[in-house]
Amino acid sequence: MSSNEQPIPSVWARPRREREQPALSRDQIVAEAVRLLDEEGVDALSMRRLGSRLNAGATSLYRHVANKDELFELAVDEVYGELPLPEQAGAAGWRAGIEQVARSLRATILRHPWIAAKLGEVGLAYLGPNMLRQTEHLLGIFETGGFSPEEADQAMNTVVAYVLGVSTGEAAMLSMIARSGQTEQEWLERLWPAAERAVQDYPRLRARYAAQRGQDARESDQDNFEYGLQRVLDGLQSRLG
Amino acid sequence: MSSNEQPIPSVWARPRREREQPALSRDQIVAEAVRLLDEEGVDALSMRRLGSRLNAGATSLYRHVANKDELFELAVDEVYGELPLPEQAGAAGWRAGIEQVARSLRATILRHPWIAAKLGEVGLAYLGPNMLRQTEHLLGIFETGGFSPEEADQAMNTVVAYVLGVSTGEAAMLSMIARSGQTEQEWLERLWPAAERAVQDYPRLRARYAAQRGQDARESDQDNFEYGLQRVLDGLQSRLG
DNA sequence: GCGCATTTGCGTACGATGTGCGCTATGGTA
DNA sequence: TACCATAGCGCACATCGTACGCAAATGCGC
Repeated sequence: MSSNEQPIPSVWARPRREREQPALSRDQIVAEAVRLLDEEGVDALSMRRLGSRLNAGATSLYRHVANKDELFELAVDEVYGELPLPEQAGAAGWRAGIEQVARSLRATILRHPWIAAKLGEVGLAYLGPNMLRQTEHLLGIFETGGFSPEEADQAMNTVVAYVLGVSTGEAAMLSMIARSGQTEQEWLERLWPAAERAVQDYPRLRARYAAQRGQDARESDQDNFEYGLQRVLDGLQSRLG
Repeated sequence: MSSNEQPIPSVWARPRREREQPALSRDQIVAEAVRLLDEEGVDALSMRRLGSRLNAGATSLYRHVANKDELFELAVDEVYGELPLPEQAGAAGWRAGIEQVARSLRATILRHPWIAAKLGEVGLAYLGPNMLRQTEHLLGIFETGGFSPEEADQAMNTVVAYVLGVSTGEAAMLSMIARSGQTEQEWLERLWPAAERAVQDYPRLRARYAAQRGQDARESDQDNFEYGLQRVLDGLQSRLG
């Protein structure tokens, strides 16, 4: 009985896991994290779950990412990378350019609702390259539109704050619905009675809820967004006249 | 050796914890939660820690609060309760009234920075009484200012989105500084070199950072907030003809 | 081709977390 | 006095982030 013939604790029985996958890379980890977050929400992202989606152990990820917070920073910037950089419009077109950026920023947040919560935790302290690129570009649009560098900065902050504020509210709603596992219709219908009861003592809120009953929520969100965006841009435009 | 003289496992050694404190109440729990959150940030709130601050076990809290999320809902509404309800201004004064609400909303968020993260998670789905009261009041200001009920709703959403957007960014920064255990000065000085390196390839961002160097951050945050607020209100005012 | 140094993956383990369950004591009511 | 609803709590469980150290794999200088 040489050790070669021992079937159990032998070289041949040893795991022999060669690296089939071309290993693990930071980009791959971040991309999979974004996918997981989109599919299952922010609470579903644990290092173990992410690891097993990549056929890897949980702690393997730490070779490429310092910790979970850093992973989120990277994921946020990855999403920022989806934003198109609209071509620099001429002086007449600053407003159209900003509108376009505002709309695609909102759309991106709604496509990845978890990002709202993360931006709420970290704000603008992220220094990710995609975010910086986008910021630089926005400043450029305002400056070529006629704003001084200082005011371009303030104008940009105003628009971005507005868009993030609106989109955060919408995204939070989407996240809650997704977490509930129901359709948007079901969820709204389950919440509605409680909401109506809660606003009973407030005439204006009652009227508001009554008016919204049966309306398509997504459509009126969109309308509200556009209304506010136009007001913000009106206010900025009047500074140029 | 009668069992009376046994000092260890006897009736007298038994804990004998009478209820000195008038027990535990939901209000008390929420108030202490807000205090803990203010002092130590959102990560420091665990049911065990909150319990021990109230001389109670962790699971005792569950008699008064369904779960941790509900506790946060209550805490958020508790903070909303701090907002003053400004007296309803006349038709000429809608703008001043909104300004006042906007400023106190921002101030409240900065006093309780953790609330920004929570609002980012839940948005406007909170139906807390204080939040409802405040919303009703805001709608009233816009309506008496001359906005139709529908447009008052949109106008309010716009202002609130802007204020939340700005304040969320500021609050996130404050939370990060607090978590780092450093003073704001120290923290900024530690971050600055990395930031300057990151923006090197972007001329406008580089100029912006250069201009901000040495400025008082809180003061320029305040200026930015006021700038944007005035633009938003300008845009709304122009709708009144 | 070979030997060594560095990098990568992972098994194990630790402390902390949210919370379900069932026991016990308390205080009010009949 | 007997009873019962309720508040508080100890215990337990599953899950989490992540520190540590070993083993395989890879890259590098010869």
